[in-house]
Amino acid sequence: MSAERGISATMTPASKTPRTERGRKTLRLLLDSAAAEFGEKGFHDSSVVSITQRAGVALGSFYTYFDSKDSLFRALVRDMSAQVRQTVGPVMAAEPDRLDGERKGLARFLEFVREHKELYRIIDEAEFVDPASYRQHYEDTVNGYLASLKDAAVKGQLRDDVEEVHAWAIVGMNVFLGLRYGVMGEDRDVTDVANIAADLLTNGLKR
Amino acid sequence: MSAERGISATMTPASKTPRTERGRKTLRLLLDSAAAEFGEKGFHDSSVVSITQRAGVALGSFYTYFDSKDSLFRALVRDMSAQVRQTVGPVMAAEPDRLDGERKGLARFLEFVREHKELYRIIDEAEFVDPASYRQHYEDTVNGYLASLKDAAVKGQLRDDVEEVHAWAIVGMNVFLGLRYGVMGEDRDVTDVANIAADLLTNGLKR
DNA sequence: GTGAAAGGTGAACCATCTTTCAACTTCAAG
DNA sequence: CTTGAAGTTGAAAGATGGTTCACCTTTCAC
Repeated sequence: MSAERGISATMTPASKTPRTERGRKTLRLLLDSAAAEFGEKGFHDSSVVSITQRAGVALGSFYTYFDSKDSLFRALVRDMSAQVRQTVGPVMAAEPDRLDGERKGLARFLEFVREHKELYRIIDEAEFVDPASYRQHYEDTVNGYLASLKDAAVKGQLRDDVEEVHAWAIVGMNVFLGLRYGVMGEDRDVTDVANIAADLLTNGLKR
Repeated sequence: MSAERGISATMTPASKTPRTERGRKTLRLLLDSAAAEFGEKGFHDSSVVSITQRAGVALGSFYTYFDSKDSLFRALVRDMSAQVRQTVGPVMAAEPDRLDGERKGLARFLEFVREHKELYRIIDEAEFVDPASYRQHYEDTVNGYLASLKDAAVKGQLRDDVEEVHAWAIVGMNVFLGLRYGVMGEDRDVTDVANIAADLLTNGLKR
C-alpha cells in the first residue's frame, strides 16, 4: 500500500525541487515569467519556449523544474489563489465591524487586482486547464467568507440567517467588481466603488 | 472607399451562407455539435475533426460554412449570449415590481443554466478565444440591467441612486449563483436560492 | 585538486491539429 | 434530361509547439 504512494497532482516531486540557491533562483525566474506570459497571452498561446526566453534560461532547464506546461500552470494557480486570500483576509479581519471589513476588504481587493491584472486570466483559465484547482479556489474563498459572516452574525453585527447562498452571492459581486473596475478599466476610485458596494450589501436596493 | 468595405469579425460572409435547405441543415448540425463539443472539452481540446464526426459530416464541409474554428466559436458566443437575455429578460420584465422581477428572473436564469450547462464554459472561454465578444456579452448584460434598474427607481420601486456599480454587483452575484447552483451542483431548489438572493438584494445584510 | 551531483543547453523528435484542394455527388431550374 | 451551382468528401500539406536527450558547465564537499 504505502509503497504505492506517489505524488499527487498538487505536489512537486522531490526530484524537481531545487537543491541549491542557484536552482531556486532559476525556478523563481521561470514562475515570474510564466505569470507574465500566461497573463498576457493565456495558457494556450503561451509557449514553453517563450517563457524560458523571457526568463533568460534554456528550454531544457524548464523540465528540470516542472514535469510539464500543465504542472507549471497548476503551481501558479495555487500560488495566486493563496496570494489573494493572504492579501485581503487580514485587511478584512482587522476591522471590528464586519460590514466595515467588507468595505475595506473590497477596496484592498480592487487594488490588488489593479496591481496583478494577470490574476483573472490565470484563475479563469484554470476552469479549462485545471478544473480541480478552479473549483478549489472558489470553494476556499467562499468557505472563508461564510465562516467570517457567521462569526459576525453571532456577534450581532448582521442578520443571523446568513448561509452559503449569501457567501456565493457576495463573492460573485466582488469578483465582478474586480473584473470591471480592476481589470477592464480604472475609471473609478477604488474607495468609491467599495463604498457603493458595501452600502448596497448593507442596506439593499429598497427605497 | 466603399469598395474597401469588407466583412467585420461578427458577420458571416455571404459566400459561406447556405443557399438551400440541405445547406441550412448541415450548418445547424455543425453548430449543435460544436456547442456540445466546446461545452464538454473546451475550445482547445475540441477539434474540427471531432466536431464534424459528431455532426456526421465530412471534415471539408466544415469549411463550407465557417472560415475557421475561431469564427465558429465567435458565432456560438453571440448566439448563447443573446439566448440568455431573450430567456431571462421577458420573465423579469413581466413582473410589475422590479424586486419581484429580480427574484423571478434569477430563478429562470438558474433553470436555464441547468438546461444549458455548456453556457458557462463557452462564455468563460470567450475571454481567451474572443475577448471582444466576452466583454460585449457582459457590457450588454449590465447595460440592460442598469436601464431596468433606473426605470424602476423612477417608478419609486427602489432607491433612486442606482448606478453602474450596482448593476455590475448584481450581475456578478447572479453569475456566481448560476455557477454554484446551476453548473457545479443542483443540490438546492432554484426558487429557494432565488428567494434568498432577492431578499439579500432587497434588504441587505444588516440586522 | 578532484569527483560527483546539480544545473544548463538547444537541436531534433514527434504528436497534434488546422486548413486546403481537386475530385465527386446532389438537386432543381429550364 | 441536361446543366451547373451548391454541397460533400477525406487525403495530404503545413504549422505549431511540447518534450526528450546526450552533452556541457558550475558548484562544492572532502
